[in-house]
Amino acid sequence: MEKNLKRLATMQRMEVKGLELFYSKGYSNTSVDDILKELSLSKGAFYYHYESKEDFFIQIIQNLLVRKVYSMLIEPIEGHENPLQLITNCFDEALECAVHNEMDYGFLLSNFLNEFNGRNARIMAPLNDILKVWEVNLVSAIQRGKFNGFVDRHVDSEGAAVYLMSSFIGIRTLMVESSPSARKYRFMAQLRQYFKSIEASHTSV
Amino acid sequence: MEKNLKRLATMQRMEVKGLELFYSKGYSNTSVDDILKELSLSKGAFYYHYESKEDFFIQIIQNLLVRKVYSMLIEPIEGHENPLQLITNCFDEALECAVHNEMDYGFLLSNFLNEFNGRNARIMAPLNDILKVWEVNLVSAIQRGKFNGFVDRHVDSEGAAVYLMSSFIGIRTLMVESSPSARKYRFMAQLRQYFKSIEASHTSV
DNA sequence: ATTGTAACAGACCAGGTGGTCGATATTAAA
DNA sequence: TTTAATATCGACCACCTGGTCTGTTACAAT
Repeated sequence: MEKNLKRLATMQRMEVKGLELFYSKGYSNTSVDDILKELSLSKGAFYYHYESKEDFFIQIIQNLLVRKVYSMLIEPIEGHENPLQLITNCFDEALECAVHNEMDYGFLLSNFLNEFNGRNARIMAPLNDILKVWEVNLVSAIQRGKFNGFVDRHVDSEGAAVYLMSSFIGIRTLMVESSPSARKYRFMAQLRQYFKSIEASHTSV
Repeated sequence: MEKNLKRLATMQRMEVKGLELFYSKGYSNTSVDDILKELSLSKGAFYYHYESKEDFFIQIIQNLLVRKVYSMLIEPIEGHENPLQLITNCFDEALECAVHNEMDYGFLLSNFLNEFNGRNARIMAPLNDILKVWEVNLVSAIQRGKFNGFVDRHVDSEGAAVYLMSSFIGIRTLMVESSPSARKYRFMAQLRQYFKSIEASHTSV
């Protein structure tokens, strides 16, 4: 049973390093050799564990990317408090994390989305799955908010979710190059403004 | 004087086709030969006019991309009417255009932004220039709106601009693969919601 | 110790990449 | 018609890419 422990260990090493390089240089600008070189491994090792580069990347998505997005954007908004507050805190933390990361290349998920959008259906499938989970989670958070009297009942939950996802993806793109901190601050202020407009009206309480 | 007319003609052909392929396949997944093949031109022709592939791409940005973004996102919001209405119409039209384009790969500018963000300073420079022009234009439109009584005076123009850019970039990414039309509709509804929250309050009139 | 298999090494390959370079075609001026 | 600059051709190069394959190690079971 412990025999495939080594197997999983090297696979983990390859996938972690792979994600790191794919993120920083892009998928097609990162060669299999690039990854192997940094790990002092050989082609033989790689193609013993994976059928192809594409297959390898799909494994990375399902093993690593899913969890990252989950812990960064989904788990933090699962709670019974005001969902608008949860989302605000969640976005704030995620953006703050990006600000402090001096080697920031944007939002992991959306970078890959952009690279494969309309170009590679096999890779897009698991990426879209992640997107869907995120969306569903946002929708249910907002609906919870309606039920608990935090969010105006007339608000379209799906619409708000799409709007939130859009703005997050976009701000992460805009934060990479110029004045990330300032842009984060401005973004968060407008997000609160938007939230104010969809929260349950105070007069009706 | 008309001697360099032929020169400009073939350069135009190469750049137009280049942009088309760079957009649909990405910069690094498009080879110079790909472009040349479609135009029945040879390497010699290409490297007679351009120093390198990178140089070629920068020319494309400055000659074609700038104009496209300008006519699509900047020019339509230059007017003396309600800027929030102008921006709404502008976004609506841009998104509608994407919905009807069966070969949509996302927002031209943001695709390249994503591909080169933090990776290629020479290419990022002209891309950031375009971004800046867009931002400045949005800011001044909103300020105009404040002056003319359409937008609440307490609104942070820079913040609103960043927020608008973010959401637009994001929605274009989300519209590529799944149900673009539905997402566009939801997005526009929430955009109007946000605009309602920053327009000049009716009570103060 | 022997065996068998899982894990890895690394030479190798075919195809593609950006880019070079001398030969050639086109064309406007002399 | 000659000339000379402009514009284009296409063979060529060094290098890199994903992927294959044969061989070698490490190690658990017998």
